[in-house]
Amino acid sequence: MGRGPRWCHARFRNFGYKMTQPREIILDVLSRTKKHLSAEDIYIEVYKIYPGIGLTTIYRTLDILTNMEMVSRYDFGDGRSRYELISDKKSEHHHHLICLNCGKIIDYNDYIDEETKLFDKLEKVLSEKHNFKINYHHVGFYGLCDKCKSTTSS
Amino acid sequence: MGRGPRWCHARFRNFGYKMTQPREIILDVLSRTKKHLSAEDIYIEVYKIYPGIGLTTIYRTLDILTNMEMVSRYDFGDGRSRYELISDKKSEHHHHLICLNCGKIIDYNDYIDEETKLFDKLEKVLSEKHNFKINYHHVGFYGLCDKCKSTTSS
DNA sequence: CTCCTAAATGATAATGGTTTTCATTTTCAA
DNA sequence: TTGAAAATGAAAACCATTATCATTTAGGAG
Ligand SMILES: [Mn+2]
Ligand SMILES: [Mn+2]
Ligand SMILES: [Zn+2]
Ligand SMILES: [Zn+2]
Repeated sequence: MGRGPRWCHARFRNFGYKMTQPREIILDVLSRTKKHLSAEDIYIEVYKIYPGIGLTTIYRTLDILTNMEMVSRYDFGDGRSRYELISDKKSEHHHHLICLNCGKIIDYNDYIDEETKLFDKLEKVLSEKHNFKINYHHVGFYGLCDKCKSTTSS
Repeated sequence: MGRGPRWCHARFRNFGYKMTQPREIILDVLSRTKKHLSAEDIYIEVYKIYPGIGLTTIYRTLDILTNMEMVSRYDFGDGRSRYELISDKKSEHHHHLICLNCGKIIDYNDYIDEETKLFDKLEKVLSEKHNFKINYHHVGFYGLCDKCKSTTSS
């Protein structure tokens, strides 16, 4: 059930894309972290093992992966997009807590079952009522993290 | 219970800000629409009744209003932030359906009570577990709208 | 395996939303 | 009315992302 290079190769082909070394390495970098990396973060990581890489390719690949829905793109409000590999394991589905002060992100999946249940119902109701094909949803709670709660002067 | 200029004046003062004509007009523009306006959209509207306005002031005021949590800032993926006045009427709380193809936004509040109930519980659990002060949450369903569902070739 | 062509890449320049700067104007409390 | 602090707007700077285009690569046909 893992996502080896072979699995990805097939998947890329199904979407009419070729599998390339940069794409494989980008996926590898994404799969080795739990962080929410920016395009430049990814560039820096890929560069370490493939110094020929260009930032443009990072952006293009992330676009493709986002459209293939293998990657989620987020805007947490710090002026750059952040990316995260979508797990195929349902148990790893999660939502986010975002600190408005320092940008810290926490993944949580407490009560995720209840959320999922409600969202399944909602997606059904909403897609019928508004004639909408729903592909995915994003949920974020914004506030102040542990540290910033005590630190912030404001 | 409305938000007249008097109410806003006081509110601004409470946050240590002065009430000014540009700020009043920006709030007025926001309160007269149900759309999700970009900074430039707002600039264009304000300009009609106050041609001295500068785009910079729009951005600065939106920042303040966002921090005061009178306005929500969204990124729906079209490359610019979009803003919406937060209603004081609880019944007008809503979440979003976002079309990935044409950018159409639908406000919905079907089942919003159930969502609210779940989110209240979640906010309690999460803030305790992660020592997080939660100020607000954003929920968005992404997919294809009525028109784009039939139109899109992909 | 070798060729061939469409697709992918990367260096570079361009784009465009947002922020910074700074001289001028406005607010509002004394 | 007055003065200091805050707010404003024109202009320049910033910087994440996208477009361009010459070169390279992937991968199927033969
Ligand atoms: Mn995450
Ligand atoms: Mn809305
Ligand atoms: Zn923080
Ligand atoms: Zn649409």
